[in-house]
Amino acid sequence: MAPVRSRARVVHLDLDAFFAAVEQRDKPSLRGRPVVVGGIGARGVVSTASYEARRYGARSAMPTHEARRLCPPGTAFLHGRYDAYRASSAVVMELLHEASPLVQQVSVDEAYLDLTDVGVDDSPEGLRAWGEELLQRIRAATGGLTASLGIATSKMMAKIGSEMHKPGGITVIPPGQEQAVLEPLPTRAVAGVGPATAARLHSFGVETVGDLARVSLEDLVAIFGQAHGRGLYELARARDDRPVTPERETKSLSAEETFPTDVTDRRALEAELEQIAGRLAARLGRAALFGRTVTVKVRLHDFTTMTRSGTLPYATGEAQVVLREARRLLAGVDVSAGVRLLGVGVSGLAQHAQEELVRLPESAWTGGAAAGDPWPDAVGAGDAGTAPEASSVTTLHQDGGWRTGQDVEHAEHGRGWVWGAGRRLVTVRFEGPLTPPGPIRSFALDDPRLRPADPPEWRLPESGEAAGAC
DNA sequence: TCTGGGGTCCTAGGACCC
DNA sequence: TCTGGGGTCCTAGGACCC
Repeated sequence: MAPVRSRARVVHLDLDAFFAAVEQRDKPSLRGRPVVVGGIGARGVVSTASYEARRYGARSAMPTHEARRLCPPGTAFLHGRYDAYRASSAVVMELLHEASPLVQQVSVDEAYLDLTDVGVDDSPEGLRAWGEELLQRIRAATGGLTASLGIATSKMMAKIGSEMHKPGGITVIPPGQEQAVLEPLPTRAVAGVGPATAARLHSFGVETVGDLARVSLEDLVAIFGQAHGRGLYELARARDDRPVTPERETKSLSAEETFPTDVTDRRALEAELEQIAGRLAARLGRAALFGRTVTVKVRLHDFTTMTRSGTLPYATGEAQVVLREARRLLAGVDVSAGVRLLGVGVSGLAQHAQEELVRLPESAWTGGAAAGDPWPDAVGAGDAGTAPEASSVTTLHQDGGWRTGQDVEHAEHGRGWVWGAGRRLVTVRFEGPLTPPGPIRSFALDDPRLRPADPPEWRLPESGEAAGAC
C-alpha cells in the first residue's frame, strides 16, 4: 500500500439523521419530537431515527416494533418519502460539486470530497473555516438541514472524524494524529469490520483497533483470507490510500420484497415474482441496461437465504425474459415451509442487448443439448470463443422472425421459448419432460414443426417435484 | 412481533480450455 | 491415457455498507 497522504485532504460529509430531518423540516409539528422513518409494517425496520428518538434507544436497522416499544407515545412513525430525500440530497451534492471537482457520492446522505485541487489553507484552522462555510451553504440551500464533516488524510479517518462530533460538527484529524485517534476505538471503527468480523476478533480477545494493530499479518490472513486479512492489517495502522472516485459503473440491479407473513402457496409466489421482475425490468429500461445473469433470492421462514442464478446467452432488458428465467430458477427451490422474502436480480450488465453473446462458450448449454447441435450462427461461425462478425450479432435478435424470449411450440418437443435466434437456426429452450435428451435444441428457422405459441399458463410443479426440478 | 432494500466485493469449487 | 498448471466463466454463499 502506498504511503499515507501527508496532508488532510479527504472530507467525509454525513447529513445528520437525514430522513428524519427532512420530515421535521417539512412538517413543523414534528420538530422537537421523536421521529422514526422506515418500514411501518410488522416486519419493518428503522431507516433513520431523529436525535429525539435516539435518546430512547431507537436506531437505524432496528426492527420498527422494537423502536415502538422504546419510544414514548407521540413518537411519529413515518414511511419514507424517498423522492423528497433525493431532491434535498441533489441540492447538497450540487453544492459539494461546487466546492470540489472530486466528489464521490456514497449514498443519498453521504459523500467524500478530495481537496487536492481546491485552493484551501489546509491548516486545521483553515480547514475548519472552509467546512463552516460549506455547512452554512448547505443549511441555507436546504431549509436548515445539518451535516457533519470529517477532514483527514484518508477516507477511513475522514469518516471516523465525521462521526465524532455529530450533529453539525467539524472534526479535523491532522496528519500524524491518526494512530492516536484510532487506537482506543472499537474494531468496528475499521472499514470492513462488521458484526461477524468483530465477533471473531472478540473471540481472540481483540477489542480495540490498538489490539488489532498488534496482530500479525500472517495471523490475520490465516483467519480472514488474503484480501480481508491484509486490509485489516493496513487499516489498523491507518494506512488507507483508497482514492475518492467520482463515477462508478453499475454492476447489478435487483428488486426484492419481504412479505408481511410467510408465503407458502406457489401460485401466490409466482404472482409476486411477476411483480418484482416487472419492477426490475422497468428500472433496467430506465437505466438503458441489459443483463445476462438472472438471480432469484429466496429467504425462508427461518431466515436462511438461498440464491439461484442462471446466465442467458444474451443480455436482455425484457420483463418477460427475466421473469421466465426467474420462474425456472424458483421452480428449483423448495418453498413448502414458507417464504419470507423473494427477490430478483440481474447482473452481467451490458449497454446493448446481445452484446455478450459472442463470447458464449458451449458450456453455457447448461441443459445438455444434444451433441453436435450447432449454435445458431454466432457461435457456430468459428471455434468456441471466436467472435463472429459484429454485424451478424447485432441482428440476431429478430432474424428469421424469431424473437428471444418468444413462446413457441414444437410438434415433437412441446412448448418452449426462444433462447437465441440466428440467421440459419433458432435455439429453443424446453421446460417440459417431453424433450429428451436435454431442454435446449436448435432448429432451422423454417422448421415446419415449430410455430409461435401463446404464453403458457405457468405450470406449477407437482408437490414433491420442486426440489428435484433442476 | 426478531431481523428492509439496494448495492459491492470476496471466496471457493467445478467446468472447461489451452 | 494418469498427469499438470493457469486462466476464465459460472454458481452459491457470506460479509459488509448505507
